[in-house]
Amino acid sequence: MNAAPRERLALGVLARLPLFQSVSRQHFAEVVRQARSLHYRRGQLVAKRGEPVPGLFAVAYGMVKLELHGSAGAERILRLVGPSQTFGEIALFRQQPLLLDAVAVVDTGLILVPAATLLTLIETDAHFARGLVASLCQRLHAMVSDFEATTLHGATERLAAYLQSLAASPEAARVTLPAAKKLIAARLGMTKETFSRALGGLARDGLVRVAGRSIELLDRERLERAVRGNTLRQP
Amino acid sequence: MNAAPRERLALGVLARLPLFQSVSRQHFAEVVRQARSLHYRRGQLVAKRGEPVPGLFAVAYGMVKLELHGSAGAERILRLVGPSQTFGEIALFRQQPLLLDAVAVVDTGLILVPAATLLTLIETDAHFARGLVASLCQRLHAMVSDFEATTLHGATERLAAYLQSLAASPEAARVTLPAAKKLIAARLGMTKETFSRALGGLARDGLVRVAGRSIELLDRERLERAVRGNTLRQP
DNA sequence: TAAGGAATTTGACTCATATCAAATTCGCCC
DNA sequence: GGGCGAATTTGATATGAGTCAAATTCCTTA
Repeated sequence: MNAAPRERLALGVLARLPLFQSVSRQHFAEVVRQARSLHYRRGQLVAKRGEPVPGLFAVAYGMVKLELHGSAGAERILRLVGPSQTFGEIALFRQQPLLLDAVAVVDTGLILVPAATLLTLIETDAHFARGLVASLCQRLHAMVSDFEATTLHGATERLAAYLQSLAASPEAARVTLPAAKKLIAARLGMTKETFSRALGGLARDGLVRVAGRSIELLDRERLERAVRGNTLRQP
Repeated sequence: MNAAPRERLALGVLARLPLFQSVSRQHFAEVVRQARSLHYRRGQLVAKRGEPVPGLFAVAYGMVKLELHGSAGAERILRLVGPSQTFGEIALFRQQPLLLDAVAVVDTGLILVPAATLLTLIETDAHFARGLVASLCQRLHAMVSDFEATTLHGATERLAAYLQSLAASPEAARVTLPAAKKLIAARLGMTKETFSRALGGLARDGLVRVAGRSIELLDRERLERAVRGNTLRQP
């Protein structure tokens, strides 16, 4: 009377992933059977730099940060992984050491699908292979996009773009930051101070109204322009 | 008497790619049959931002730069693709617009494998699927590594790391830049001026000796330390 | 081999963002 | 409901790298 609820949890989470959408019922059942459910406390290390990753993690609840460490104590969050998102794919075929630490930001539940299961599935189920390739391509695309933003756009631009991306629809006028501002800042590649000032600037200019983590987008139009319009705007 | 030499060229280039290592002889022959050979003059556009990519490109000779464009005219080279390297994989399953321009840096020969061919091959040949996933993971890993360098390490550090990476063996004492310094600079995420100063700095400190594009690594030890040892070093 | 243009280097100066420091405010737990 | 520690904001200052400009050096092409 323990395995059953666990399987149900895994089932629910995994079934929702795009990755398994096109997998046959049978093969999917096998994945669920081999999946394990894990729980981490806020602050606990899920995976450590340089160490092997056991497989694919899917977040059931809570949040995990994937963080890079620089020469000094400097940190940069590569990705904040929330419910129904996954991480660990990169390490599936790891010949290189893992570059980042994965840390639970709050109490977090994860579903772990062992690497072996997935490797087998690639050979067995062509649909899955296709799905996996597609999802890796998507991740790669997102990464390039992030890379571009970090390298080529200013702090306020990045923030504006992020706020836009949080809004589900083009009309949605209210978004909620999924984590502490300090973390969002690190995710966007800036310090908490710069983040605070950039958000303050948008508020002063009347583009948004801020109330804690809840942010009202007052002027999507101008916000969109802020995404492109660098600090330098040609009049 | 035109198809034959072309096929031979494609065969040679494609056979060398890790991607096709584990593909059966038959399937590989089919890939070669469907591949096309293309030639570009220095400066010509191979693929354009926002437009569809027809498939996977493998460089036979020459070099292609993949460049991102910022708000202003700012550019950043994501990757310099040389002989026996490939690009265009990301776009295989593209739902998002292509983010970068691909431009021939010198006169360049490319082998194009149509996307459809590869998509079919995934379904047909499980070994290929595995290889493709592996190669995407590797690309992703390289990208994270680049991301870390750009975000968390200083210009001189990045240059030192790059020089190290150019050296085939840990003993090799002489490396040659694969392209103009201006391009290498953009690849490393800095301006040509900063590149020049950083390299000058390494030379002044006796870590390297520079003669045009040929660079002698005088002190691999200290160079290695320069990779980590940020501007701030704790004594 | 000379001329012309590109690539590279060097110098002076600017700017966006990081740092350091301190004041406030927010969220919880008892 | 008050008090503590964490999160956030705000101010002052420092700095790495970009920008602009000009001097040189390298390659090619004629």
